[in-house]
Amino acid sequence: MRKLPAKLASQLYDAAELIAERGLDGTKIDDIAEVTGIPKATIYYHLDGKNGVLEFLLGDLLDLIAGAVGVAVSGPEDARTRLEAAIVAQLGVMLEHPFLCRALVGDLGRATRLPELAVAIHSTFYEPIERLLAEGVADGSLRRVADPATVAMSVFGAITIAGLSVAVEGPCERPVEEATRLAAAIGELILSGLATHPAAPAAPDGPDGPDGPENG
Amino acid sequence: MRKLPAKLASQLYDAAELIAERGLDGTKIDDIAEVTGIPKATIYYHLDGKNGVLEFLLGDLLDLIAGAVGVAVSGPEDARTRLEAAIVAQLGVMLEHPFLCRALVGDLGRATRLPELAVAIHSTFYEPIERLLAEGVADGSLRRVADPATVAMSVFGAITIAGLSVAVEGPCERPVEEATRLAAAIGELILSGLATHPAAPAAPDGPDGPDGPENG
DNA sequence: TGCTCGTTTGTACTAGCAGTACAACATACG
DNA sequence: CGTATGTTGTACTGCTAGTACAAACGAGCA
Repeated sequence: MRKLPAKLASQLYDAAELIAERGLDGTKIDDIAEVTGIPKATIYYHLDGKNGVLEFLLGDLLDLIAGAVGVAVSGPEDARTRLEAAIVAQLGVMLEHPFLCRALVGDLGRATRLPELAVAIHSTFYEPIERLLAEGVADGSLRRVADPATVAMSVFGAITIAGLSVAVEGPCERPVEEATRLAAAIGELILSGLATHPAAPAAPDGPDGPDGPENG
Repeated sequence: MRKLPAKLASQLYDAAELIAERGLDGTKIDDIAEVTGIPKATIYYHLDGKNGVLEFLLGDLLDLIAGAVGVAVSGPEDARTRLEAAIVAQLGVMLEHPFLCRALVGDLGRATRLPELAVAIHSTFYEPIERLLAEGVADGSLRRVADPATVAMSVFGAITIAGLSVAVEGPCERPVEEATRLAAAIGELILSGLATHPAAPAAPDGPDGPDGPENG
């Protein structure tokens, strides 16, 4: 996709709310033209139809999230602290762009069917978490888990669904504070878990014997 | 419209793969008619168009999940154990119906815009978890968290996204075993968390002080 | 047999929208 | 001025969801 002039880009954002509300199918190209003020012919001149509009909008959201998360992830702190920062970062961007988020959920199927976006979604959401998990094991701030890929996916899900569900409810006035609040709850869950007793990793109720793994 | 003859219902399932693959928009009514063997006129006689097909299919999936989770949740064990069982149950059904799951993700926006389905999604996925969390606090098997609603949403996200992402990858041969494997990883995450040190809820290493974070 | 009613189906049609074609117009830059 | 690049209105095509409707089917019944 070519480089869209900045002015058009900013106008296009006005379509996000429409798409969020009705879905891409429920949104006519003529409606998009009307709310954005960009004539239909101009839209088609720059973008590849309706899908192009969605691709542009979501690509931008993904860039934003990837940027914020990237900063959070690459700090000097230990992996656990950076994981917490990444959660705040992702939620912060999501809550600042509720309409884009809603559009993303609403047309997730289509998004994953747009090859570029599918890759972007993966590298934006999933990869940083997976990397952090590995680094946390290395620096000792996170536990080693049996199935890191599944855990990374679940962590991604925990963050994203929580953010999405808040975004879907509508825009909030103080996205940063709300994101911090959400992140605290999610961080608590992900880091400390829900069980009252310490997880019993070396308890003699399993067949693997009382020796247990070398859990620090 | 929910009273579809059994034969037609079973034929309709053949449309799930198509819809999963291409999305509902990418699927023509004539295609559905062809793969299911149900003539277009008959589809329209019973169902309310394309949305009706999706509604029927997803409603069924949701019923299945709700049933399995309901059984798991209402056992005699403590809440923590039932939570683990619920995870297995939900993932089990999801992995047994990968096409329906893919259709659900793909047309999530439309699904949430179909009123009956939106309610069903909420009561199928979210409510049982929220209830379990409260019961766990009551019976002492789960920790009390500061923000139960957000935590419930995140737990829901952790389970669902993991299941969905596996389902999206395609059908697997041993859904039950795969579900058990996934559930183990997710249960470990949700119950025990990722941190190496015990979570330090009252430890003075945080900037928020030891006053106690419950009052917001 | 012939009648009735709900269901099933083929076929032809309508309406609406995505996307295209293209010519006219604007703007920038030399 | 002239050329290039972008912008826009308008008219058009093609496709598909959904509708209309008549014909056919089949079970229950007298």
